[in-house]
Amino acid sequence: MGVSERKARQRAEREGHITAAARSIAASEGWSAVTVRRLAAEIEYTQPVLYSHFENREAIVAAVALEGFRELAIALRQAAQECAEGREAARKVATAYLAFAAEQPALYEAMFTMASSLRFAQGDARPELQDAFAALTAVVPASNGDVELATETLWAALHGLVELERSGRIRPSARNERLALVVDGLARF
Amino acid sequence: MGVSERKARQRAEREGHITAAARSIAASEGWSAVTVRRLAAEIEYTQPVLYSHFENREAIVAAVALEGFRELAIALRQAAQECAEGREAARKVATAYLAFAAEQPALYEAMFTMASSLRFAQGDARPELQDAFAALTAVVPASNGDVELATETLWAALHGLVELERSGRIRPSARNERLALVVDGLARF
DNA sequence: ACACATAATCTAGCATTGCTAGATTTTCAA
DNA sequence: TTGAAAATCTAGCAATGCTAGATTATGTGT
Repeated sequence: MGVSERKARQRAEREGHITAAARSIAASEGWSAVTVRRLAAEIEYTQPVLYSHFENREAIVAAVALEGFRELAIALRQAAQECAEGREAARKVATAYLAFAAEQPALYEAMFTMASSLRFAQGDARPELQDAFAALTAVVPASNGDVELATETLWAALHGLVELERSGRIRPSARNERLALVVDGLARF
Repeated sequence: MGVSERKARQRAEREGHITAAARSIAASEGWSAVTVRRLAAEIEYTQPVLYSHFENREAIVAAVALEGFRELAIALRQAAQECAEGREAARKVATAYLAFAAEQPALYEAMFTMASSLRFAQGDARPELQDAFAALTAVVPASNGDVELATETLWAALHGLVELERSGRIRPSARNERLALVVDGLARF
């Protein structure tokens, strides 16, 4: 009776195709081009099939966002490991954060602007989000009081830099200087 | 020949009704409830009339966003004047910034998340945006190097705090502590 | 007061979207 | 082979942004 296993595997595979297609279209043409019809055509099934995988369009975006959080956590951890020393590690991680957002703007948009159902201050926190948060915590020194507080603040500053630069409201040329200010000001040792 | 003046005045008045209706509906039901049909019904005209005022729906959002920037600038200036001393002034202004966003979330959303055509790093900067930026610059001390750089960074940090709190990703209860960290870290004297 | 050109407004509709009820086909076990 | 259940499709609804072309109102010149 390996039939149901095969079916489950095929279903999971198809679900992967859906999110991959969504991500790919969003990356090249923006999220407004990611329509349910377009996704259906991409995976060569009809629309109702998508709704057997996801409750609605936003759930597809949220699935992509979760992928993004997993990858962000990995990228931050990698950056942190490159260099053990405190402040330099913080700088590397912050740089990696900005690079992640800059290299995959549509993905970052899904994570922070579109997936409005993904919160994690409350109890219904998704592990992916907590994990990415933990990756940031790692470079915030415990020396200076509340670590969670410092992490939240650093995250907010980095996110603000990403958003204002993406919307063209701060000078892209000054990115590194701003980053230095943030790291020196908020990740002090 | 005061006829054309009267017509222009009535047109301007009607345009004000449109943005006011958009703002009001957005505040109470969210921007997704702000449809062109709904706005047309609200001002008791048909849809094409709206398109004689604004190029498209986004232009209506942008008009509301500009109102928001004007009001933000006023609110920040007011907060700065309450207290002349350096660091305390910065704290007041930062608090005012967060309060503005918290009290009018839909307006803030229009300003930063929706009005994608409103940028001001480039040359096509709208004066309203520059003015709000200037209100923030006022509390950043010129002592420590590049003032524009410091202002951009402070703005980004405040914006990040707003966004992450609005999306439920940082604890609302720790707002004041985070704000203190940002002010102490980025608006140093 | 009246005719007429122009400006203002409306009617009606298109194409697209997210989503779904119900028909139809496929699958697999008895 | 058959028949129930699972998987998939067809076809359509209601809502949206936007617009062409018909219609009405307005102000001017006679």
